[in-house]
Amino acid sequence: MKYSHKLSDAVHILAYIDIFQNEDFSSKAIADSIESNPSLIRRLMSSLSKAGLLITRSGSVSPRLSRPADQITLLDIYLAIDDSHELLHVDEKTNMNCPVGRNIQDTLNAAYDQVQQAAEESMKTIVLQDLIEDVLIREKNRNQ
Amino acid sequence: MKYSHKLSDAVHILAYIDIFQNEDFSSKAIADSIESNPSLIRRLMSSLSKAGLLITRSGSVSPRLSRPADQITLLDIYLAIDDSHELLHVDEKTNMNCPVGRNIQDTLNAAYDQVQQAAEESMKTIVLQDLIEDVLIREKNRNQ
DNA sequence: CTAGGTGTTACTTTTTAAGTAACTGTTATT
DNA sequence: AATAACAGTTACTTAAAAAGTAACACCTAG
Repeated sequence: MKYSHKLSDAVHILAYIDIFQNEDFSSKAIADSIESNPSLIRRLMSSLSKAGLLITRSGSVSPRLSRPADQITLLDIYLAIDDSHELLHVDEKTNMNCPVGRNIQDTLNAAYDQVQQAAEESMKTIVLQDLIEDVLIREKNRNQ
Repeated sequence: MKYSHKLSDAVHILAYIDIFQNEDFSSKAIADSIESNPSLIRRLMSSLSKAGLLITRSGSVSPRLSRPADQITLLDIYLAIDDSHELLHVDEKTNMNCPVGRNIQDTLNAAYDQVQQAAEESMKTIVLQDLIEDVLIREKNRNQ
């Protein structure tokens, strides 16, 4: 998942919606906070909504979390916006005429699965509520 | 680290060298097994060598592991070929005029560090020797 | 001394993801 | 009902990243 910051933006959206209760939640306003563009925000929100994390209405500016922020984990968000679910990637083009080339893919897939599991377990322990509180604490510290 | 398979290729190289003792270890021969090209192999081998995992000689076809395969972990290899050491990535362009935008980066970096730690701990438990044995077992099963 | 290899750098191509635009259909408001 | 604004979606463009390739200086073994 090199270079992609979709997960970061998705967390940003959810945190934004939870923090600024009853403010402007148009895709335009959120895009402004992320310094991105509304269309991209709408796509991410669509993924979050399909994954059941966000409740939206089609022509209406009224997104809200589908459940309390302490019941949404980083893993939930990751699974919502990433469809490969692979942090590491096997080289799918190896020489099948070589004993190593024709077996290494399966070997590595098994190994990478294990690493993936560990990463996902860790994501599961990180809750949106914690992230939001961390943002608020950092903001408070700035103002002192 | 989407799409990148440098780690996979690096493991492939090391496994290849350990399995085929005293055979042709020219970058051309190894490239043939990976179905890649010699220059790329030489670059990866250079990284592995700089990280102290591989011993090479400049004009000579004589690469060998610097220590036994059971003393080389997947983490060693990962650290050797990846210099960002980040499986997840923060969006570095957020709006500093927004309370969320100006703090979320630090918040996410801390969270991602935790996930990275978990992934690396898992990589540490996977040893090159295990991967090689797995390849050989798979090959043996094919021939039955 | 020469043929063939390594190590390295620069460059090109391919792939991926972000960014953008456009359009349909829904909602809220008057 | 009309309309203005927005969500949801698709298609397309641009930018970024990684793989692939070529070239070359230097080293080594025969």
